[in-house]
Amino acid sequence: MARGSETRSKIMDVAQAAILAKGFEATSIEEIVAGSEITRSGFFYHFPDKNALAHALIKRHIEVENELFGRAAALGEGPLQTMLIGLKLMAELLDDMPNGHPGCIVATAAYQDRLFNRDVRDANKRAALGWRSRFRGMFEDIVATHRMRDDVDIDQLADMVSAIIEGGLILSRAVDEPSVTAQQVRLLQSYVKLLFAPEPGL
Amino acid sequence: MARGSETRSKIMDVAQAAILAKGFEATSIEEIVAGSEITRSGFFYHFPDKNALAHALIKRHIEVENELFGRAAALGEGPLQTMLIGLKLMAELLDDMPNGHPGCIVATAAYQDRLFNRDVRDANKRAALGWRSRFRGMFEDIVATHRMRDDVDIDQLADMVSAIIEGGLILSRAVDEPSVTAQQVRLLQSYVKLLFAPEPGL
DNA sequence: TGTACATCAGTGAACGCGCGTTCACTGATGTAC
DNA sequence: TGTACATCAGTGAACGCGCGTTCACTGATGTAC
Repeated sequence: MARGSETRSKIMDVAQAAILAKGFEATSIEEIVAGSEITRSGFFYHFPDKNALAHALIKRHIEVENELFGRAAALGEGPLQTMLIGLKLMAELLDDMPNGHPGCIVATAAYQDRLFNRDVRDANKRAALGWRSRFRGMFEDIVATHRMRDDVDIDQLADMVSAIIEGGLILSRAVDEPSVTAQQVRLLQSYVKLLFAPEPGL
Repeated sequence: MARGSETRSKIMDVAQAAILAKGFEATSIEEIVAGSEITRSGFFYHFPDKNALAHALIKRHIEVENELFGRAAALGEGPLQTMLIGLKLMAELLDDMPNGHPGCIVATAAYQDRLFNRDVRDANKRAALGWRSRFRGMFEDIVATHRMRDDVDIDQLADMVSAIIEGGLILSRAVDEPSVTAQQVRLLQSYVKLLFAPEPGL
């Protein structure tokens, strides 16, 4: 890794930690550069403006999450088990790094709409739609081989994964209990089990 | 209503709409006073600072939601039905005013932590804990009279109501589909049904 | 192998602007006697 | 019933400060000949 890209990824690491802890707007460039051992202008050498940083963080995060669900697919036998394992892995990840999960960036972006330019909002939207289609694919495979106990829409079910994670993160911050997010993901796991598992207690 | 408190609640209405649309930080006092037909200083006559406005909005919102669940309790016969009706009412409310639901204020507060002072964060936390205890009470009544198909924690189940609403709101903004939040609430309804209903398709 | 030039990865100081907040002042309404 | 005073509900101008952004400049590394 060349000298420049080391600095760049250090900026991103520092910025991500700060943004997850207190939001995008509340994280100043001054603070980011202090943590990165660089000057303000050094920051602007790597990113044309603050929005470009947000954009880069979203892109990087998508890659990380893709990799996680790739691993889940390798572990599970059959679509239902893969889904349940994926949720379990996600819950464990959230237990390990309670507010470090990069998904929050989506939430931040969604809630501070006007602070971001069109580019960032579009990247955010594409990310959310990407997760929808990934999970829809997984649920379609499940539906093909399992009876569904209640008649619900597959797209909406796919969205529930993102919704429960984002909502869990918010609630966990509001009540200041880091474990909340992982607990919510496990409840979603329980729902999926009840919806599709052939016998109680698979 | 005296002359002063009319102005005050108009400020709150205008501010709430703007905050729900674009977040707290992104909503300037200038903008609020323009919509309220008042001057900047008029705002500071009614609220000592911007945080006091947030605090007032949270308090008002709690009263509104209390009233909604009061109505649900009156309509349902038995705890399970009351819960399902409550969720149905909530979904309908969210369909009517997709991003108008005041719950977002909690989310905003949770995600912009450092922008608020301790008072506001505490009010936010008390609100979230209040919902937890309300829904826990309802779920306890259900558990007392129904068999639970999967062994889940009642507190966590209670939290799921808030989590799914907040997460739904965020996702709905991210993908720009207002209907998402209500859909997610209906999925939660489906989960509660599967967990507790004696026969499929109650 | 040495030299000239270009690019990379920054530095440091200054600017400008929005935005929350303050403060001295004011017209209208309410109250005491 | 009229007058004096207090409170309510604001106005208008100014301040200060943080923060994103710009811009001219610079030392180190890489490349061509």
